[in-house]
Amino acid sequence: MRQVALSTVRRLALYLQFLEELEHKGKQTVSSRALAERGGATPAQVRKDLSFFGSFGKRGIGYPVGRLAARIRDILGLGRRYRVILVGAGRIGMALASYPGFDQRGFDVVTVYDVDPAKVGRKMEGKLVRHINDMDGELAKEPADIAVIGTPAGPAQAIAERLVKSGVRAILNFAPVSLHLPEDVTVTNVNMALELEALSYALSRKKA
Amino acid sequence: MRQVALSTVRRLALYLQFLEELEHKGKQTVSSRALAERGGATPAQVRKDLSFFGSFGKRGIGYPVGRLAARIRDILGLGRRYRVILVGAGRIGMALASYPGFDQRGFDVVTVYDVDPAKVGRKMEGKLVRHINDMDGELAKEPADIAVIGTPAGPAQAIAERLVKSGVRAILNFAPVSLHLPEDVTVTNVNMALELEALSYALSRKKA
DNA sequence: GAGTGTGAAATTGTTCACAGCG
DNA sequence: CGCTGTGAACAATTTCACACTC
Repeated sequence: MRQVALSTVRRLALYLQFLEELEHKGKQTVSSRALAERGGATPAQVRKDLSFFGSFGKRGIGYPVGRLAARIRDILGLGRRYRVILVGAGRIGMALASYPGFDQRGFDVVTVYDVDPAKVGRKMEGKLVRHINDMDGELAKEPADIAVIGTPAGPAQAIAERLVKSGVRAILNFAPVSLHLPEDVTVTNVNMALELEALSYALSRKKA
Repeated sequence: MRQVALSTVRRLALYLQFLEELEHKGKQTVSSRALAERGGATPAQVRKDLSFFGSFGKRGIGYPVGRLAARIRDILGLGRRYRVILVGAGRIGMALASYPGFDQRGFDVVTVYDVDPAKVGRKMEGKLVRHINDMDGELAKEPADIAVIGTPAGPAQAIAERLVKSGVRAILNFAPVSLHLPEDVTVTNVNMALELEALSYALSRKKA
């Protein structure tokens, strides 16, 4: 196992959320067991996850909260701010754009794009909505790190391709399609309908 | 492999989205390759996923679009409607509540609960917001199948426990905590901050 | 004693490859 | 001959178990 698994990275982010709470409470150390409970993992898994990046704990004691949090932030690349653009001023995207944890964690929503003339030029959740035709030009001048796609399924692929051409290398996709992009572009799909359908499946198993 | 993997179920939901498009276009058959392309999988994986539930395809031809879609809807338990309640009338929850695909796929948001007196009694996105204190009593009279938790992290665990006590067996959780619940309750976590942090990680790898 | 760090074992999930049907 | 269905090989991930340190 050379490359660290995505699931490990995701758990790291979960541990960090807990560590920051502990930091806030002034706790000095934390055990793999406590981290596991909160992160929905097992103690062994926590230790293994952390061991990929070095050994931070003290045997018999646990992990130093502050130092571990700092290290995870470093591993996750949270030591800087990211320029985020949002394409599609629909509800899900806007909900995200105004999510406080967003700004707080270093993600700045710099621009919102839409096609709807009724939205363009107006402010939504404090962000000015611009027309999507201007997107490529503006990205050329001021690149973005991350794009959030909140459009319907139809235009999502074409928009993603334009984004990649403009230098975006990470996409959070809410449109219900798998985007087909060069492999140096990281895409994370969040598909609400799919989550509900998975719950539906689980429920239908239970009666059986 | 006795139990079907969650990842298989999720892919099935993805295939279904594509099949419904094809149905709409009047296409009669589809190959595992075409399904794979859209579902972000390999042809072999599509065939394996489907084979857990029977064999629907014709060799040399492919799968019958309509019949396969119907079968997947059946597997996923989408042949009925679900009563969904939403706890926490924040942006993400409300965005979901008014998501058209929601209603369309058989999920009825029957009630929205919140603690904020400024919200209680008002309509948001066409849904009347009720006070969370009334939740348990109302659920006793009219049970819900699925609850969506859109509260902050703090109260989420306590609310989840109340929901379970009231008979809810499936929870879609947007609060950034792992809920600790009896194992006959299915919980799906959607954690936006975590998704962004995973993208941050991926981006920070690329410069290296 | 309490709790980490980590190879080795077990499990789970994916890909291969090919037999067999339409 | 194209494409499914599937056991068997493979790869990835999780869990175990225990040596070791504080």
